[in-house]
Amino acid sequence: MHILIVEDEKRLADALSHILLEQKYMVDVVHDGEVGLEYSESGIYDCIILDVMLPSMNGFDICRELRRKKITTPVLILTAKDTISDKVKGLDAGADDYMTKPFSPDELLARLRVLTRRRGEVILDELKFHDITLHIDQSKLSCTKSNKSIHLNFKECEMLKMFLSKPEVIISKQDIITRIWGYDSDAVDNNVEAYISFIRKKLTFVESSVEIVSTKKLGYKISARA
Amino acid sequence: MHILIVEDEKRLADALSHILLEQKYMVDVVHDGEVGLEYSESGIYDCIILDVMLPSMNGFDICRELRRKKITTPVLILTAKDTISDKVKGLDAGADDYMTKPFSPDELLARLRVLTRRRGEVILDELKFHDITLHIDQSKLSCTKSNKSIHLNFKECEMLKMFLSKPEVIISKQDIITRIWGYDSDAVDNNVEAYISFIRKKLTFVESSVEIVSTKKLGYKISARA
DNA sequence: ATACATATTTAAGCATTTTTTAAGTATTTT
DNA sequence: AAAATACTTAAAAAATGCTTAAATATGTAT
Repeated sequence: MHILIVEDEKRLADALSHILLEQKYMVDVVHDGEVGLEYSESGIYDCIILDVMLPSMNGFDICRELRRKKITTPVLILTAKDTISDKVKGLDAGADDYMTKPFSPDELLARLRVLTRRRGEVILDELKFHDITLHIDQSKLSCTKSNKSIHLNFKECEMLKMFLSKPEVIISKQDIITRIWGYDSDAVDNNVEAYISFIRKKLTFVESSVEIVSTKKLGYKISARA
Repeated sequence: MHILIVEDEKRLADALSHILLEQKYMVDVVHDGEVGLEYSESGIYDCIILDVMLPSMNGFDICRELRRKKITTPVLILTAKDTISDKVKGLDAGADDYMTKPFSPDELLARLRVLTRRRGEVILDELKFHDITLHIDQSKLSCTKSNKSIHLNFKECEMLKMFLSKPEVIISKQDIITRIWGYDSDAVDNNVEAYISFIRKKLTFVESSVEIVSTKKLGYKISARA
């Protein structure tokens, strides 16, 4: 489960991510509204926790914009304002739930469980690209051409998922680190390089025509050989 | 079957849970309205018994809130008020049934049977998968290949039931904890691991070709050896 | 109430897999 | 050619999972 927190109060954001990390969620944090929207649009999250008051773009607008773009990731709005009109505003904007500060960790976790469970079933558990299929639910990569398949470990799977959800798009090492190791990790580029190497070996093993191409200084993309 | 009782009169709550426990239901009791809502939202219950008069949030509101959140767990409203207007209010709020105090245990059980059956799922007393059969009503596991059978205790049985109702699907430890130990339990992963180990031993004892496979970080699934 | 049986939890040690690290090699850019 | 960047790999470290025995808890029968 991957949660995005869009919250500019650093102390609160820290507390939130701690609570979630303890429960084995993967957590990304951003402190700015527009950046939050950008991350949200990636569609990779299982839930987005949005503060209302944010620099550059408020939570309601982020939510509305997401829904306009048909991104249905569950949104939990987080705010100090607990007036009825604000609740209505949040739900009208397309939020799925609403929580007022201060809140208890347990309440947060309960609401999150509700939001993510509902989706749990809908979330696709396969990603296809040319001759390969990534079976997310089983951490397995298979290739139609050779009929071979191979097990991926957690990080390999997450990384391949990133590439396959944006085929042919270059993704930077830093983005990969942020998403898979977490925004405050001290992973270095070589960590990514090592995993890219592992994944390439497995792509070769299943005899796929799909490859991970690197572009110096920019990053990697997934693409199919001619 | 897992029932949630939201009732602040401790004597009544106690009596209710006794009646239900005797019938082998799993029972959780909470005494406060908001807490009741939180528990209800977990979605793990097969039925929720709601008192109307409660601290912090009344039964009608809990019910309405649940329905707003698309949680369809059957709700049985329990109250001393037996006026027509209250009945209407309860059903309007999305309750499935309504019972006035005092009531007989038998009536309660009858209504509960109706509510828990209605959910479409046929209540099975056997689950089969390849060469094994789980006799739920007898807490017994048998294997056609060897003709051996062995008794399972409650948690082993519940856990195997989970796997057999979703064959080949990976189920996370957290889901197992939530369903078997309860939503607010403090069971840890190792509890699940221990039971998995017990079940595996019994599968081996009956000489089944069925096995429980683990996938790191994701969970377990049941599957048949080639 | 007591003893007995069964079920559940806990904790420790071991096994396995995943992840990190780091060093050497290869490739591209300047 | 030098410098920077990327690749691969072995092996060390860390995390995760497995198993078991012992400790608790719960239920049942005397």
